[in-house]
Amino acid sequence: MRTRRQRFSDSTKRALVDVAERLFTEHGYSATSLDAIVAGADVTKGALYHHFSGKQAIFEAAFERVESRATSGIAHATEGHQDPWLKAQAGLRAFLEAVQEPGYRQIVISDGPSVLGHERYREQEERSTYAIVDEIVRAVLTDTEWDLDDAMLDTFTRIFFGAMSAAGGSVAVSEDASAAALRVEAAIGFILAGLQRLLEDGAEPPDPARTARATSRR
Amino acid sequence: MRTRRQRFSDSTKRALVDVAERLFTEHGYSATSLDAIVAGADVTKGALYHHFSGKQAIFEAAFERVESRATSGIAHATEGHQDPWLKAQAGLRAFLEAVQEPGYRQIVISDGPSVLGHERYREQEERSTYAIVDEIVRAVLTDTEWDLDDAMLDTFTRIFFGAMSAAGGSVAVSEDASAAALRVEAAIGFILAGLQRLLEDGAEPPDPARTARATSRR
DNA sequence: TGAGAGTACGTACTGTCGGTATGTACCTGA
DNA sequence: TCAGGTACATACCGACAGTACGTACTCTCA
Repeated sequence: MRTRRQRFSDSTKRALVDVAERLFTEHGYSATSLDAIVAGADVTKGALYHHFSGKQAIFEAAFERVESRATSGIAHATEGHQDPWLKAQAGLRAFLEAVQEPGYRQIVISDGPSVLGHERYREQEERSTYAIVDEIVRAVLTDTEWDLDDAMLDTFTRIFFGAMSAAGGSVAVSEDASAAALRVEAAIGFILAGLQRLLEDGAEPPDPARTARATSRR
Repeated sequence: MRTRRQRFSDSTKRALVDVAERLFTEHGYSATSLDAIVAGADVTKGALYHHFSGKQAIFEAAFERVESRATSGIAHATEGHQDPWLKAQAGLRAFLEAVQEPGYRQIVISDGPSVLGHERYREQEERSTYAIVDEIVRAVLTDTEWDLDDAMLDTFTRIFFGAMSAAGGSVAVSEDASAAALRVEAAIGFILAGLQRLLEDGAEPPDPARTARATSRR
């Protein structure tokens, strides 16, 4: 069991991340000073540097919190679906919801890549929202006779993840968010329908080697 | 005609943007100091602040240069194609090339959104690479009987642009870039083939209203 | 043609902010 | 009960974006 002292320490740390998340969301990373964070949490820089190694570290803590909220929201929406295509639809809808949250937009999408650096950013995403998209994409594509390899599945996940992120961004800035979300659902649903049609028709699976040959033949 | 004095002034400005682009590319926005830029260009801060309103402004100048290089590269690759589907393929290939350039990755993709802010970032993109993608997507989709409205076409452009950006990013970080690029081409080509198939089969066009009804019926 | 105005910088300084060094009260376990 | 560690607070430093002001040079126009 946690001692009294640890509980106080935990609450200090939580207060710091609370304030940090709020200020990073409202003003962005660079426009948020550590002085403002510690003032908001009613502590001093000593406390902050006791719990975190620096500004980037407390940003990452806020980042993880925002991400995990988004992830659990999407995961909750997709669970219980048997049919992978329905699961994909539910996941897409939840993703579009999550990506509209101000904290997600500012901290994860806008500041995330530049503050954490590409590498760390990707690590973080790969075990949260990206992982869910990956799971859904694999569920949809391995349920076929195409027998795609891992690299090809990864490529599809990247493409869909990027498409959904961009779509989510456009939804977030549009005047009528719900109408925009419906358009996105319709468009992606349409793309999925095309894939389904190819599947039903017994089309050849996507093959990089063939693309290469087609190219070199020019 | 430009006077001797203006020519000197222009060369100073160009030197500043040259150095800024290089340093921003190598070390990122925040790790690049104005002192380093002016030292590299062999001038002082007075000169920099004479030509630019501040750090963000000189970043934007570098940003525009990198973007316009990428844009002209893609535009050059797509011109001359009659068939919109072939044009799309050529554009995709050029896009995957452009997005691998270090300057584009660091300045446009990584630092761009957070430094310029979402709004300005989108303005910038909308009149460069995004515009080309938009043109291609419209060429492909308006060449059909689906008769999609503007908002729907925009949605498709956003989705494809996001997909291609993400795909480009994954190509850039992969160990075997050319193999990864081929996979991306195969995957997106496959998605396009699905759309083509739907078109040939005379499928119903994507319709947000129908998506809404399908949702509310649950 | 020369004097005033504006341009294209250079120099010196300031405020802010991330980070550090050091001190201190308190708790915990032996 | 006391030594050591924890959880902070305080005071300070260096880096850096931005500013104020000075200056040399150039172009224009009377």
